[in-house]
Amino acid sequence: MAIASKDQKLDALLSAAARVFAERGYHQTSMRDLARASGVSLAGLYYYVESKEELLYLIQKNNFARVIAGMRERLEGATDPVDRLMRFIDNHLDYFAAHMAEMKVLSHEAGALSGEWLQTVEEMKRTYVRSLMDILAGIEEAHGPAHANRRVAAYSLFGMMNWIYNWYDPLGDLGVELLAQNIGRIFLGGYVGLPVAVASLPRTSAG
Amino acid sequence: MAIASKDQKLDALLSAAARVFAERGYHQTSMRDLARASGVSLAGLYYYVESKEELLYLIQKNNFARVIAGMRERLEGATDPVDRLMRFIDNHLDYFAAHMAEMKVLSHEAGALSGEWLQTVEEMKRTYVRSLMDILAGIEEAHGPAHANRRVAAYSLFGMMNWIYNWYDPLGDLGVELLAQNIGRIFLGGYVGLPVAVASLPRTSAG
DNA sequence: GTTGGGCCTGAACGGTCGTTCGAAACCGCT
DNA sequence: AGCGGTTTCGAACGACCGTTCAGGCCCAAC
Repeated sequence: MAIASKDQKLDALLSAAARVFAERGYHQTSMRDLARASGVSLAGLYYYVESKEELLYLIQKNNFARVIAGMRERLEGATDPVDRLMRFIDNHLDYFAAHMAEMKVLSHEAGALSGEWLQTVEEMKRTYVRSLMDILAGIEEAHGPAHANRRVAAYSLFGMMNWIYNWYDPLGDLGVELLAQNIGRIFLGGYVGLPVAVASLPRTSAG
Repeated sequence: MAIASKDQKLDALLSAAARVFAERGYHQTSMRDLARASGVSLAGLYYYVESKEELLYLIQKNNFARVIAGMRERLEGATDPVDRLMRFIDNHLDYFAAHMAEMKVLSHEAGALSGEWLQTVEEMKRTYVRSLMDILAGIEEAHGPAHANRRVAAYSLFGMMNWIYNWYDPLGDLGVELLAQNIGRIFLGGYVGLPVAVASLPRTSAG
């Protein structure tokens, strides 16, 4: 009666772990907490994972990979630089809002990894930052010199987007679409002085 | 030979603790680490402080109080709303850049406090956020409807500013003045579509 | 019905944690 | 020299940590 495969159980474990990590923080969470939250015995956790740190690593790696994959998908075929930026923001915030716990763990526990695991995640981070910087370069090329340093702009945008785990409630009055619209407007208006019409905020019609 | 008073020694302890907390994180730091970093014995720490959590509390409270005091000072007499906002940003980033360790601890370890101590710090946070929201309201009054939700705008600005502990090096090529200018431009340009001239960025001539 | 591997567990290990406590060291004062 | 308060310390306490290990359960394969 192998209703759930090992991979599926690992996914459930990662999901439960992300929830607890997001609530209590990585270091504050004990393996006993995770055992309780996932319904497995303490020792049982080690059948799926070799250490507490690997749990954190898998959460960060898997979710970051999905963010990057989503970005590539949404950017495919889009050529207008401003459109590309809005899609980038859209993808980031959509995923963030749909996986608040995981993304809080990714944003907030960045310094808790070490060794090769840390390097892997940091390499993904570099890739992702470079993608945004390239988009910004495209915008400058199309709309003239920016009003702010490109690096500052990129990290400011990440700051706006990643900070939301401190205040945003995905189930509250403010929908993700509106949030992305607002952040997109603030950024684009300030970076190159472009007023962003609602029309230039593409929404995927399905999915 | 009481060259340093108890208060001065406590300040030095808080400073050392902030440095280690910023480096390793609050929960990852042991009292033995702090003893080593401050040159006091493990037991000696408890002469100055009643618990590890009080250390974190004092770091957060003291520095937040200084940020708020600096804000009030810089806002005094300034009536133009845009000018007030730039002063707010200026003060925040100046203090942040000059006290990176403490501010990283304040931004990153917000959830590590509990009880009355947590409530005190959160009350300061509410006060501070309200100050920014009031400034934003003033800007809207003077320059017409904003391009983004006020609450989103406020937290976006905090996101831009507080995120810097993840990437900004106060000793690097980019000075704080330029950083504040850039962030101010991005935010103001996007929030109300105002291009911010360099002239509207006041610098305190001394201090 | 026995075997064997995938899945899971209770119990324990060595280590580190925050905190405490009694006493020592040091101080200005008489 | 001797007192009283402040400051500092070594050593220990109980709790909890991440991890391990020997073994038990379950079920498909023979």
